[in-house]
Amino acid sequence: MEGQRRRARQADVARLAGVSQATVSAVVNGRGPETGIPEQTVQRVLEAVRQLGYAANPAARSLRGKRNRLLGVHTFESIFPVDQLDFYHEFLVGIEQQAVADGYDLVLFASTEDLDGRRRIYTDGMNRLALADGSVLLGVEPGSTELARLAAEGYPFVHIGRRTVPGTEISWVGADYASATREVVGRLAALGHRRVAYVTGPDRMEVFLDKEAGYRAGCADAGLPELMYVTSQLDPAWVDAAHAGGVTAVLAENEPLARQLVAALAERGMAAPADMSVVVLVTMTESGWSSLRIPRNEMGRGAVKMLTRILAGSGDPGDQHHLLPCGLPDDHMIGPPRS
Amino acid sequence: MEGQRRRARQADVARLAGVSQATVSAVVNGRGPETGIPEQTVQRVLEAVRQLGYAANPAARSLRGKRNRLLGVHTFESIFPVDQLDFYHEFLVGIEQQAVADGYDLVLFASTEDLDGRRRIYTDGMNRLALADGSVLLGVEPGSTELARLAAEGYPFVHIGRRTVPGTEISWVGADYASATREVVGRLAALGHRRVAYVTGPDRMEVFLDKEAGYRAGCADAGLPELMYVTSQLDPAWVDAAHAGGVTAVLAENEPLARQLVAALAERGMAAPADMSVVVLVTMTESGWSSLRIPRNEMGRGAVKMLTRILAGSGDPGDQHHLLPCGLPDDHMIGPPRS
DNA sequence: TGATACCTCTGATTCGTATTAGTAATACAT
DNA sequence: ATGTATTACTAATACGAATCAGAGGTATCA
Repeated sequence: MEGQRRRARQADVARLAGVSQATVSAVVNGRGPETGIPEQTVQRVLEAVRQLGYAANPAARSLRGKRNRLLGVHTFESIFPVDQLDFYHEFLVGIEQQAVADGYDLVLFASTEDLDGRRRIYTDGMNRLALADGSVLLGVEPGSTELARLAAEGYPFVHIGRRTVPGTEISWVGADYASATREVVGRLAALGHRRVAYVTGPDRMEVFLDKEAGYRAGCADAGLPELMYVTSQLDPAWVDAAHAGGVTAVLAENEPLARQLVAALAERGMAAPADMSVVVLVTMTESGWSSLRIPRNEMGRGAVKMLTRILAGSGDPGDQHHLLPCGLPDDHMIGPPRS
Repeated sequence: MEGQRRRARQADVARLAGVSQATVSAVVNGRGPETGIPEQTVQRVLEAVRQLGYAANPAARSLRGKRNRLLGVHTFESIFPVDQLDFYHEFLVGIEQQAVADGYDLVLFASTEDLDGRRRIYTDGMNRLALADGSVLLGVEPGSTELARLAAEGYPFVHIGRRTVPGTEISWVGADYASATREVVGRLAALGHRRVAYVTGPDRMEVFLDKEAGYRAGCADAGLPELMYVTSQLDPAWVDAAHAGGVTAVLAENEPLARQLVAALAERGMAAPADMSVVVLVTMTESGWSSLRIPRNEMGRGAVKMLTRILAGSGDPGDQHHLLPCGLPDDHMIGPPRS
């Protein structure tokens, strides 16, 4: 009926309550007592607020340098993917839980997507993230200039996943792939495996390096040789070669590689874990494989916790790191080596 | 290293380039040609922008623009549920897609959760939603006073799922359960079923009424008797009774009911669809059942589209409705009646 | 009585950007 | 010489909220 009524602002509330805009500001920010505004006036103002449905304009507040109790979530791809490989969901569960606990609302940055479906932090030379008090960054992103710039600006953010950018301090929450991988190698060694291969794709990023380091450490612990293969092509020929080389267990960096491996084994009439133990380091769904459990929920929660701590001003903004333990794999596809 | 260098603003750029702030604004917004600023000056300004790492302040920009390009998403429970019955996910996919398309960011209201895990729109009599330009409301919610108040305030919102509140105009996007249910009854009748039962739980809300109406219409179309059961207890005794009454097909309102039914059938040595066709009207996952396909993605998209249209000022804010067709069930658990 | 303190507010200013109205300088036409 | 157009800008203002420096008024004290 009333149609396009403008959003109420403090001036409207002030008029209705018969006070000045400054008084309204004091009241709605709870500085009533402190500023010596009597209870009666406070109530009058709040009543006007209620009648008009007033809520502070976040843009105006942050322009003035105030907090909005908004945390940003920036992903470098769509948050809610169309396919079922729902990489982000578990992280978001954790993020949401902690945001609820800390009384923050979340801003999902969707407006910054360009035509290729990639999302940038800076679009048209403007940092839309600044609307939120701070942000959680999430996803695999190749370029680091945006991160460096964001850090240089002093914008508070926490990256999910270990991330280093030379010359820049970046806060992150990561999963301790290194220790977990190391332990997995140890477990395989304890089962009697003497040759454990590690297969990874051609991409090189922090997380991959961690696992690689863990693998090397595990081999060193158990006195095993390092057998590292960088490939994206695990065919039956590879299986033959591995078999000939005495390999009885394989750590596969990701699920596609593991799937290729299992297919290749099948083609040679072999199966896991009877003929070959197979451990996947990163899976989307954690079903059916012996895989590390990435503590996604805890990482999401931890990132928000770290961010709110940064916002509260305790701790240096750009130099906090938190490594969470990975769960170790189930035994589906792990067994002792074939004699 | 450089420490707390303040973010550059247009005034800084202007000083460096030897022009006025207004000129900088024109240049960075690409209104250079149109405003008749010569190429040389444009380049000088852009060079200064580069040197200072200037990025527009979104707060100031949206303050000026009176809209902040934020759409709210309010759910009456946690958005990302811990269990895998992820009711909201598909809706959110659609919401996000359309938000991307329309250049909006999303605010997930998480701060308003009370101790029982319920989320209210109004806390302390204040409307937190008002920080977004408009909101999409999502979820099953019993109370309608909050909705009525929101509508009365003239706040722009769209409800996902048909919703009526007496004396209030509410915009919504819904699924056409009525037509789909009617068609399902028709299909069963065409297969030869003469007695199709409809089983629903004790809750009564708009969506349930729709399906009920569809069922009645379908029965009327085919000249079948209406056999409606309101219960939350589908035990073997019920199966016996139904069987004795000649029922050969059952529409179950929800998945738990359907699961009970199948279990009860099994206990009597029967199976679907051989002994009884079973159609579920609302499922969470749509797997394994013959169920209606709720067009969740389309509903999410449609809601955002409707909302942005409302915000653009075309169309009455509070009186838009959009009914989307449901997909009809697969044949997993539908068959001809046992002779 | 005058000074001082307190109470309850208000006016004016600020944040950074977009826009409108307008200015100064030159060119050209009459 | 005067008027009009064009070019290339700038000054001023508005957006909404927060904050600082008071302004009036009353109460208290010396």
